[in-house]
Amino acid sequence: MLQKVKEEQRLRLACGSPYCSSAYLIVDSQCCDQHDKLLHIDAKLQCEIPLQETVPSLAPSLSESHFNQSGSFGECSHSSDKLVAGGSTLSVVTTKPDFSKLKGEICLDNLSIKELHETFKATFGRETTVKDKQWLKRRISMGLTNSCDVSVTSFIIKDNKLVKKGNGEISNCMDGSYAEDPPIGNQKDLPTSLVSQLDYHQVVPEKRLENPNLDDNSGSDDHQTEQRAAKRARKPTKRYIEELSEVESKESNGRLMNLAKNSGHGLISLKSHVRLVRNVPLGGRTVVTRLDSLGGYGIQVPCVSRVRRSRPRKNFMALLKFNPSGMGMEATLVKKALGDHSFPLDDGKESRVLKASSTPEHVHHQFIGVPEKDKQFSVMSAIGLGHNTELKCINSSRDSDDNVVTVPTPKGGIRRKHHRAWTLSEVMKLVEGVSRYGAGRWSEIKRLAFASYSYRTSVDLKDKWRNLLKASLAPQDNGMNSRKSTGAMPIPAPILLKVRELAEMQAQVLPNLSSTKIAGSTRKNVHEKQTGFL
DNA sequence: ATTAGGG
DNA sequence: CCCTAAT
Repeated sequence: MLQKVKEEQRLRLACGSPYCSSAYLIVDSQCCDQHDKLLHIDAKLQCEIPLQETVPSLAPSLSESHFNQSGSFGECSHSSDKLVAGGSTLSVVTTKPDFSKLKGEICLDNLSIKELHETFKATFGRETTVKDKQWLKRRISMGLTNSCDVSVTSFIIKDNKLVKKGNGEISNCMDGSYAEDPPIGNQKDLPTSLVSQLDYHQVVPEKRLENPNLDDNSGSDDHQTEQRAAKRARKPTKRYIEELSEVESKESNGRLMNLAKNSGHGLISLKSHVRLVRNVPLGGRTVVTRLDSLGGYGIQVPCVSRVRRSRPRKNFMALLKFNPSGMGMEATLVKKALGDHSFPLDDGKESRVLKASSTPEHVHHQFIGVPEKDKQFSVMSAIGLGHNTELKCINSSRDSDDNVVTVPTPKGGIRRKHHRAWTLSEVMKLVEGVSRYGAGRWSEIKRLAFASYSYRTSVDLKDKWRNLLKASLAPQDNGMNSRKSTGAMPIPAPILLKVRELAEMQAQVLPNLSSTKIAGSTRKNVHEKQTGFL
């Protein structure tokens, strides 16, 4: 019975979500299985509205097709009517004004490169040195929308138009739902999915591999290159390559990244035209290049093979269990590749690293959570039945990806090592999750909204929400000052606003369980609260 | 196992 | 983030 109350509450919350426009709110809880669909439509509407403003002629066909595609409203056809009706009115449907505004600000405005960098950092949680505005914008929009196709169609093909929203292209259309729309005026005969690679890689010089100091190369010759950028594509910086391959492997569910895991074994299984070639390393690093045969040319494109995302842990354990010696060999290989150096522990916390006995159990513990990226070598000296008893676990300074870097504690537990900055898209996901499922249902949110982020435990979500709440209540201070001090971009005001709204309505709804159960007036109350804030 | 709250 | 108590 308590269960039932809870569930009812949940439904109420879900339907009372601010993402529902007032029109949607009429949908009663029995239709809640439709609710998700409604939300999706909602999201699409977000995208269409701006289009209607800029490209009126396109809008009808677009929205039409979308409704058709998403179809299958089944029994709840009446609600779909409401949706369409609502769709014609801007004021009614714009249920996520904050987010769309945010997107507009971040993606469309003519931000300076510096600003783009900041946005980039906020989005991906790390710095970039790439100076190419276009690239930055594309990457940021991908990060914000968690979609890669978007960029390919909108940014690359229409690259002349993307800069200005006045030109009527992409504008707010950052939503992945448009990825499949036939690109207008696509004159290239290449598959669109490949254009992005060509764009940057076509002219990749062989020289690429000779140059040892790639890292911030972009800084120095960017000026010149940017000048003639129109004519000739710039050679990708190492950073670009890294980030590109990261996004690729992040966004595409195994599209072409079926890379073998683990540093030593960069074996790749390939699809169609793309072939990976292993080159011998520069400066101790293993460089994997991808041989693209596009348009008949065989172009070697350096890339960083990315490891499959998400929890290798179990497999890892299993692997170790069943074939420990294999691991030993691999570790040896890596060790050899690194020139048998032993690395200094870089952090005070490192002192917690075990001086482990050679018990296999301990070895296993050591492996837990060690990132298996080929660029970041985790060196285990003496794994396989060796005589060395001292294990060292090295994590390279920058941990990206979801391989959670953990450090074994003396007590046998493991603790995550670094803070992983929350990216903007993560925050947005969190907020959306809370609005759907309600604050407190962290495991639900984690399962449904954060399925792709294997790090971020439900506890993390909870903590972050707590922080967001705190931030939303605190006075919004001057952006520049805090940005300088924090380093991380402050949570955009609209999001904080949303957080506060959510918090407030949940505070209203949750506490009085008994009263919510009784009345039919409850919904009305919720509704009023809702519209009051929207 | 999940959640809330303090550290 | 981590840890712990409570459910």
